[in-house]
Amino acid sequence: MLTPPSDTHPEKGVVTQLRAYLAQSDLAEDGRLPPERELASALGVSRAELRKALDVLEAEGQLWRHVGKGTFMGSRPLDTFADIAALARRSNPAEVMRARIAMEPEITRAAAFTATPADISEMRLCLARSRQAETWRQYEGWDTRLHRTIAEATQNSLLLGLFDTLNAVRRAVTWGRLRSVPVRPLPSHHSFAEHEAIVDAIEHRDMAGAASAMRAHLMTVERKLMEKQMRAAGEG
Amino acid sequence: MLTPPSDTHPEKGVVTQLRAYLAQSDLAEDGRLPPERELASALGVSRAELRKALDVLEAEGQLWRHVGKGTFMGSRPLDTFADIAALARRSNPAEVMRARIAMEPEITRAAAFTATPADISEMRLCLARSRQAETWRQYEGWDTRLHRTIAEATQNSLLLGLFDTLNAVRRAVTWGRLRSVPVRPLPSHHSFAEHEAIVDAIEHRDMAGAASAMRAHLMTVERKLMEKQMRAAGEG
DNA sequence: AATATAAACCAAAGATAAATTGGTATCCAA
DNA sequence: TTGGATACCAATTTATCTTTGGTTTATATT
Repeated sequence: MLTPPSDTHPEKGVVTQLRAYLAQSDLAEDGRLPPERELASALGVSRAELRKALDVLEAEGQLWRHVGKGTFMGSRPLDTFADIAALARRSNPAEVMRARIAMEPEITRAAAFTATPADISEMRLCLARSRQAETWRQYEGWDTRLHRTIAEATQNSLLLGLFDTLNAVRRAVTWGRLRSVPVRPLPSHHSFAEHEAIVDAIEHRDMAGAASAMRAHLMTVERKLMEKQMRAAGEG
Repeated sequence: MLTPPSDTHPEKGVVTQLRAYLAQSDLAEDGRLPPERELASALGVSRAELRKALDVLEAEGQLWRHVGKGTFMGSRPLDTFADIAALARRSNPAEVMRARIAMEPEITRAAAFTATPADISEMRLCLARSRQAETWRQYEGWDTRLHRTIAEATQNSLLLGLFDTLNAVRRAVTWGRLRSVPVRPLPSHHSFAEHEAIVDAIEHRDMAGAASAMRAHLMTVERKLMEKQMRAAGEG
């Protein structure tokens, strides 16, 4: 306790010096401040010392840092992983199904209110083509198109965009053994009747009915998927 | 009509030659076929002639092309405008509100099933802070965080990603005169009680109640927005 | 005159290399 | 032991080059 306070705690001085700098200097639009090396020499302190001061301000929540990006004023922006690939990497089939069950019934409800006759006739076309499908791959194509036509029928580009994102993640997610074998879908396939019920409800402007029909359909899909998973686990 | 048919319509021959090539050659996983310059020399025809044949197949929908990418078999993938900026450009406040009303109640329903006590206490924190907000900007911050905490509570990274996308578009969309003036929100602000009802329902694991409380809240927000629009139109 | 061919050029998209930046370890001196 | 300078690392961005479908132009060819 012999040395003067101003010298025993020089880093505090750096903190106040840094605060003054940030207060007077008008930063860029994104609040980015100069790289550590520049700032250190500009303030006439060592980089290590500057970093200590930055640590303090970061702990206070006044700024945030990221390697390769830089140091920024304000609070860290919420990391919105809107990237399809990143989403697919973090997600899994169960999450995809729960998300579909949450989103698509409400999209269907909205579509029942806004669908045009042209939309509905395209849905019917998809239904017919999916019945005639020779391969499972063809069936999947018409099934996907039916669901997207319903999303288009909402006349809401934002809902359509969200649906597309969900769909892209669904395609990108790793399904492993859950994938179906490439045999032709049987006429008794559960989806046929369920799809028809959905389109019927949309055509009758039955919003509640359309939503619940879509929900029932997706829950059946989820159940079939889980049953398949159980069988696969039993075999292995 | 003096020249033999096989010479007067050489491009038809190229089309069939191309069809044969596509049938026998097994393309890459993504259905991409070699660049035009290679393919032309491989088939022994000029690039212009090959392009005519490709035009035919493209018109038939057998393949699709894109500058810088290449030429691909099959139907063009649906252009998924997952890009935030593009979505915001095509959308508008009305669409954003309808999308929120479609999505967020179902997210809330899921959250009521999966939320942890930690999630719920964070929601309560957001509620308290939003009540203490000194400025409208601060209130918005806590309001946004409350809604995102609910989305996080679903424990579904895909649903959270979709919510983030929706939220990003909401921030990016041009609201024009609908934007609120920066005065302090009054204690009687409708959102306070509505937010509380939502969190209460989540805490009691009342899925239906949570969904309907969120729906009621968002519909109030939408109604207030439209009323404001009406007043603005009357003034102008 | 009409058409095909070759070459050159363009803009979009992808692939690769180089530079930047926050984070960390090491060595030296006070 | 502490502080400072240096070197190095991995994440990220930026710049550069290459590839690719689309277009134009000049030149043969018939």
